[in-house]
This record gives sequence, structure tokens and C-alpha cells, in this order.
Amino acid sequence: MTSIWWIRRDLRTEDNGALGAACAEGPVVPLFVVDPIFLQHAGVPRLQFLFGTLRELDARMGGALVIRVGDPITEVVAVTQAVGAKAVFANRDFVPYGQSRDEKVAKALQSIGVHLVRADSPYVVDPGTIRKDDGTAVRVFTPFYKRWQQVPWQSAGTYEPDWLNTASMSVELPEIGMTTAILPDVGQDAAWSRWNGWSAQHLAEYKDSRNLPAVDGTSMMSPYLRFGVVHPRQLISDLPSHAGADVFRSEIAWREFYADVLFHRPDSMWKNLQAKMDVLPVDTDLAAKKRFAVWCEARTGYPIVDAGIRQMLAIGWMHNRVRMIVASFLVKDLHVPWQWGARFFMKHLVDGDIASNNHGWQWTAGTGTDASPYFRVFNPFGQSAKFDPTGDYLRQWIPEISDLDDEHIHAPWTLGMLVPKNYPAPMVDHATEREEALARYKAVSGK
DNA sequence: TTTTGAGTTGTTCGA
DNA sequence: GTCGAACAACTCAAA
Repeated sequence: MTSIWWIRRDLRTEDNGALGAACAEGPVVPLFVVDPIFLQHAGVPRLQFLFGTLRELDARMGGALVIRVGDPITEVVAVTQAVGAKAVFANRDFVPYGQSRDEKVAKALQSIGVHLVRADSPYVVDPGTIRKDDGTAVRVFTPFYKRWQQVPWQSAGTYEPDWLNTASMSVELPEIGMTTAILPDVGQDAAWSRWNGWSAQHLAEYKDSRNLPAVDGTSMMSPYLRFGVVHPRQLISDLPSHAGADVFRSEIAWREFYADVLFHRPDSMWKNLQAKMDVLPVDTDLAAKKRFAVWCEARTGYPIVDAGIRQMLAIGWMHNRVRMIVASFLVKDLHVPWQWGARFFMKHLVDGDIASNNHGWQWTAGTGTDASPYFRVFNPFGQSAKFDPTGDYLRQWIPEISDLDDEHIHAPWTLGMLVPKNYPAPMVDHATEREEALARYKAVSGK
């Protein structure tokens, strides 16, 4: 009995519940629908990475992949009817848009007598699974993590796909324009080669080196996790027992925590999770728009901030520590809404994931899950000196200042007359803006 | 129900 | 230069 494997955020052939379930029924037609809504929002780098990954996946399946462009409801139904499939298998999607889309597709399929089987998920533990004893959601990471580690899970096992080649139904992937960004290699082999090499060499030091942007201290698995080229359970299934592995496991759990938070509170995608923070004054006037533009163009005059933005524009990825610094600067030094920064990140990041990205921003902005002290304002100079002590990260991304010594490179303005002419002066004074931010946040808690 | 302890990622100031 | 305290108040989780 022919069935369809509807591919969404699970671009891999191994350890894939939906694919495994489809294989159990007989020949499989692998289908990917390019949704115009996604085309609108994703930005060229992520689309390019997605399309490259799809091509690699297609080659892996002997050219059997069916690509369709259009409304998923129409396209899934059309392909189902065309191949005479009796069931459609997909892995669950938990973000708000995916949930409503899948409901509609399930209904449309039902009307032609076909069942949409939702098998597996992009997470080790499905969002919505972990609850407190009273059944409500957990909103603090540490207790979430304790419970998360107790939840049993298993891999999807092994299966032998019998691909039914109906590629004549396939259309070309849309033209998406060009990016100059140099993106990660696509495909499962590239992902596993990176993981095997990196974990063997760097996982043991992960606890500390993950904070150093000049070092190869993070796994860079995020783009592969974003599209399901690897499943997180594949990564944690056989971690060694040492401190580095423990921290890595907890980072995987952070990804699941934010997915869980968004699942319970779909409105928190673009709105403050904490409603009381709605009264926090943020600037949205013309001057704020101009400050935002300077930040987007990496001309703030704070090297660590500009280096981070440049890294993202250059390779579609930014080091986690630097993401926090860059975000803190936008929100607390420039007093701009976190949503502006979150949208910009989503446009340029290859790994852009709505739950991790937007809740990460909310964490920085103090509007999210963390009961963060309002006085936690990152000092871009201090963070730079602490986590990039040799300045190597700054030199890599800002050649204009690469000649500066280790002491001055974090804050070129301290050189007085010797300040490099082709690098901008600081756009704002951090000490002043820090005070401004503290006053604004304090006013919220005083109410 | 009440109480208690704790909460990813920080900075500054003064001893 | 190093180190500990202060920076608020509140919400959440669990006993």
C-alpha cells in the first residue's frame, strides 16, 4: 500500500518516526511542499540551506523526492490523490503556524478518506508532555530539565525504504535570489562528519570553551537540528559522562524548553511572555529606527557587537555568547523592541528557529521565562575582554581594527588620537544607556 | 494552604 | 588586583 512521507522539519532518512511508519505500509513517496508563507519569512540564507539540504536528500533517495510549491492543503491532497496513497505520514510540528496548517491538511485529507498520521517529533520529548504535578506547564528551566531527564524515549528504529519514484510530479525549487553568505555544508553526511569530528575534539571542554567565540567551542549543530537533518536524540543518545557532555545535554534541553513554552503560549511568539512587561517603555520613533539601522549594518562602534552582526551576515550563524551581547546591546543600550532584533535574526540565521530565537530574545529583554534581575545589563566592552581575551574573534570579522593590540581592540575609542579612521566611533555611551535602561526597568517593577 | 528556597549566561563598588 | 556584597521584587516549584 503506497503512502506518503510528508517532509517538514525532518530532512533525514535515519531515526525518523514518520518515515519508519510509512515504510511499514509499503512503497513510500517522499514529498516536500514549499510553502509560500515560509518563502516570505525565511530569508535567503535559510532558504538556500534548506534547498541544498533537499537536493542532497533527493540524491540520497535516488531522485524520488517530489517537490511541490504552493498551499500545503492543496498540494498534499493533490499528490495523495495522484499516487493513490492511502495514508500520509508526517512528524508533528509544534509551532503555532504548523499546528493550524496540520489541522487543515488533516481535515482536507479526511474528506478524501485519507488519514494524516502524525508519528514523531523534532524533539526528544514532545512539547506539552512535561507538566507539574498539578498538570500545568513548567515555566522555569531547572525544574523542567529535572523532569525532562526522567522522561523515557526511544529511537524510531530501523527500516528499509522502498522509494516509489514519481519524480515526474515534481516541480523546480523556486528562485530565491543570491546570498554572499558562506553557509554550512548540507546533508546528513556533512552533519555527522562535523559532529563526530567536533565532539571527539571539543566536547570535553564544552563547559568553558562554548563561551569563547574565537574558539571552535560549540557544535554548530543548530542548522542541522533546525531542519531535522539530525535528531537531538541521536546526539544525546551516546554522550560520554563528563561535565562537557552534561552541559551539552542541558543545551539540547533548553531548545526543548523553549519549544514547550511556545507550545503552551503561542501568543508569546511575538508578544511579551510576561504581560506586566508591556508597560516597559521602548523607543519606536524615527531616531530608534535609525539606531536599529546602524546596529543592522554593524556600524555601532562596539567591535564585539559589529563582529557578531558581520559574522551572521557572512556565514548565516552567530556564536551564542555573541548573540546575547548583540541582543543585549540592541535592547538595553538602544532601547529598541526585542521583536525588531528577533525578526532581523530570523531573516539572516540559517538555524533560525522561532521558539529558540524569540524566547532567547525575550530572555535578554527580561520579558520571558527567566525571572532575570533587571540590573543584568551586559557590558559589551567587559564581555568582549572576558570571552575574547586575545581579540582574535574581533580581528577575524573586523579587519579595520586588526592591528590594534589586545588591550585596545575591544574599545578602540580609548586610543584617543590613534583611533582607526575607517572604524566608527561608539554610537552611544554605554554607561549612560545602562543607566537609562536600569531606570526604565526599575519603573516597571515599581508598579 | 502556607511556606520556603531558588531562579543560564552580569556589573559595579568598595574593602 | 582580588573578592564579596549589593543591586528588587517577584514568581515559580515543591515540600
